[in-house]
Amino acid sequence: MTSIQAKLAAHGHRLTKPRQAIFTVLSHQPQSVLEISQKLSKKKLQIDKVTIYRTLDCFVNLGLANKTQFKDQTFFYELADHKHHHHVVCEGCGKIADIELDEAELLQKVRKNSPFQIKSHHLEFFGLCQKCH
Amino acid sequence: MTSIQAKLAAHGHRLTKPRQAIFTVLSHQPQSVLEISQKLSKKKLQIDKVTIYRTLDCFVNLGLANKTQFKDQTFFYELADHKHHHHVVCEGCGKIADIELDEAELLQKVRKNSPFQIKSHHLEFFGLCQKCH
DNA sequence: ATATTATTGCAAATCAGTTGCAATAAGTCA
DNA sequence: TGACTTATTGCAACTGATTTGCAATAATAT
Repeated sequence: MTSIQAKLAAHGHRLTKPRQAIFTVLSHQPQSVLEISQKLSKKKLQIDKVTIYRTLDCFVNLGLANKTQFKDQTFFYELADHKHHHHVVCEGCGKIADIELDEAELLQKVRKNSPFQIKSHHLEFFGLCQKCH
Repeated sequence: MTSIQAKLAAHGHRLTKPRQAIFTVLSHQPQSVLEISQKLSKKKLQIDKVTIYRTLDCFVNLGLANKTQFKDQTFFYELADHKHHHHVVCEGCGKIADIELDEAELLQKVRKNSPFQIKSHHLEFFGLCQKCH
């Protein structure tokens, strides 16, 4: 609580009930706003989806959450990890797993070959999990 | 013409004027449906956006085009390349450049570390082009 | 406690993409 | 060539995800 409290305060933002609730529901699994909303409902915490969107946006700006995208037009949010990582999405059942990867080499290569100053990248994998395979 | 014609025919599809027109407008630069539509308008070829969507879908299925996504909810289409490649998007001006990359190692690592059977991946870079930098 | 102002929730809008269906036009075959 | 079959088109209307405007509400500072 305190850490999120502090980060919010540092940016002139307030720690509200909806924000606390949404924070508790976040996990290291990327989740859509719909999924987050459903989790909240199960906990008898009814929060408008607009508030969820705005709160997640705020969390992303403060570095508390990450926003990802897979193959559709839906954004997914997860707790910001200490560790930079990527995901594999099962195209059978939708299951998502983390992939840790040392990309230093890769980035070095890219930086060497591109005239762009590279700031960030998106990398996601798709396939079949053990069950679906 | 003949190659697209042949591919279409092989799948029981027809080569129509809209399809020819859309094909001529595709390039190796990823373009949104809106951009494609505007290019067509400039050439006095008015084609409904629904037709553009369906045609691009068809092209993607036949391996004539690729569908990509960057940071928003919009899909981008480009001519299917002989060469598998990725992109860098300039966050200043939107310019997109290709990045060629030997990912064999990377994929090998991932395959070794993940229990998933990996079928495909998305990899895009973001940064600033020379002008915007 | 009060004032200030960030935040919430509702309704309505927007944006990208999809679906249903009747009208049209490729390709086929006599 | 001309009739026929059926893929394809275009319109209208719809969906799903996200955003915006605004008045009501609730955190924080004084």
